[in-house]
Amino acid sequence: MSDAALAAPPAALARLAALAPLDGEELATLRAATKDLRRMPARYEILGEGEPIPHAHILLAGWACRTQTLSDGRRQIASLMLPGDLIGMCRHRDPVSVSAVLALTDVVLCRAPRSNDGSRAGLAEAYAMSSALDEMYLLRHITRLGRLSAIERTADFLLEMRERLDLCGLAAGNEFPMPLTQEMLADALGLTSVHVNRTLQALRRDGAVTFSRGSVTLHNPQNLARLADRPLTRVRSH
Amino acid sequence: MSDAALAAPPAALARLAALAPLDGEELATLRAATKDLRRMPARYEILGEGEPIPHAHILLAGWACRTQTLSDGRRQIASLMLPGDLIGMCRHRDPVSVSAVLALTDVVLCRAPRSNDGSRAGLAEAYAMSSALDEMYLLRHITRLGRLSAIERTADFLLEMRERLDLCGLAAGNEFPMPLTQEMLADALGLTSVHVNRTLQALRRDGAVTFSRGSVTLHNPQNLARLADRPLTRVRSH
DNA sequence: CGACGGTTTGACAATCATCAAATACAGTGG
DNA sequence: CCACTGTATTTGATGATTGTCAAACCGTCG
Repeated sequence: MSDAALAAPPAALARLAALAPLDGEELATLRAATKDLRRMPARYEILGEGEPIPHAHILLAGWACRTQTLSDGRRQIASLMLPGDLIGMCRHRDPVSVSAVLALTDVVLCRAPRSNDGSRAGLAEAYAMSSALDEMYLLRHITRLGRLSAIERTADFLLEMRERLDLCGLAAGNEFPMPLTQEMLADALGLTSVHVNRTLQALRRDGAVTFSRGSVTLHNPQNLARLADRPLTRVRSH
Repeated sequence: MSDAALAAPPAALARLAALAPLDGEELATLRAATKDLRRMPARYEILGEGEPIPHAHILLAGWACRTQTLSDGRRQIASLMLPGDLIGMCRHRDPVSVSAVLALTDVVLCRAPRSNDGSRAGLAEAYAMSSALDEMYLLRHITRLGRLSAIERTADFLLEMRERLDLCGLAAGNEFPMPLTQEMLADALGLTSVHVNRTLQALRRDGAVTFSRGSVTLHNPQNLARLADRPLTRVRSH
């Protein structure tokens, strides 16, 4: 287990609180939920494909993903889950997981408190906002895979990671953690790991990014945004 | 306006009714909603990207899509909407469209009745099921774009269309309407229209599909399913 | 040291895009 | 009924992007 996975995780809850105003009872309920932590190591399958979803969870620390695997071994990461994201939040009966959910790093989860009480309207709103964001990221991912070149995909992906990690307070300006191996990146970006390697080299050669000790730094987000044809979101100054 | 777009559309509502048991009041509410139809011609922009969503709608007839456009003109169809599908169904305040919604054929819409009354639990369940299905199609689309070859993508896509059109009663066994031009298919499949053309030729040469008057027939769904590495869903015999 | 997972490199092949032009098709007005 | 127009499909030639395979390298951990 990494240090991050063991640390107390208040920051992840800040994301939900930022998505909708939560009252005292709701905040207390969330904090109470974090008393019952579940830790899983990297590579742990949190949910199997086609498996019923017993309860929604909040990812408190670490990275996870939703992944589909073809019978010949090809894999696609459909979405990434970062601290503060919800896992398995469904509103219909008998929810079943459409894709496997996999821990990419060591992770810490807790149960997501129910919101369908009539009270807890703020929590319901935060969950709704979170799933609306999730859907937005899915749509962007589709455009990324369908219409962007390898270098554009990579730039676009890095910008999205910065944006999302900033939402949960884990980005320090233009630097943020990047625990994914090049093979995981390849599975997310619809490329091979060899090609990801060459694409990252190109970005480094251009001085656009540097990697060190599990972190990336974007040296010119404007350039990357232009390259990826993506509007640049402001991040908190640092 | 096509004949289909002008005809009365009871079939589209059958999809929602099939997703969850609806009581008499809910069915009556749905039928009442179809008294106030909205027709749009092909190419009409039903929702602009970034535009607030005033009200959710049900697509009663025709095909629409969610599309994102890059500044250099590249376009990606992120999802298709078929009769019975919901458009702009959001649960959080001030919903804003993440992507443009475009009519691909002439379409007929009506407002989607609200379900958040406490009563109308069946309708809420049907809406929840529908958006769960939507999410499933998005995830599959991601895997399609990220990991399948052109011919696999096309086969997989055709199978999904058959499955979904069967859900709303518009597939006749292995034959179903296919109003998309090859350019629209290209925008959905992340290919160029030239390559779509050659891919379809290959499928026809193999005797896998035939096209005629805006319809496709799949001659060997098992083969296509194997090609696309997709489990074959049973369709109603015909 | 040795083993292991991750990164990097090179040579080569396959897939898919690009560009430009020809053909087919449907609707429209004479 | 026929030319006319615009859109959709088809074809060919060529090139760029990305994948494949195999091996070397590198750092970490036991």
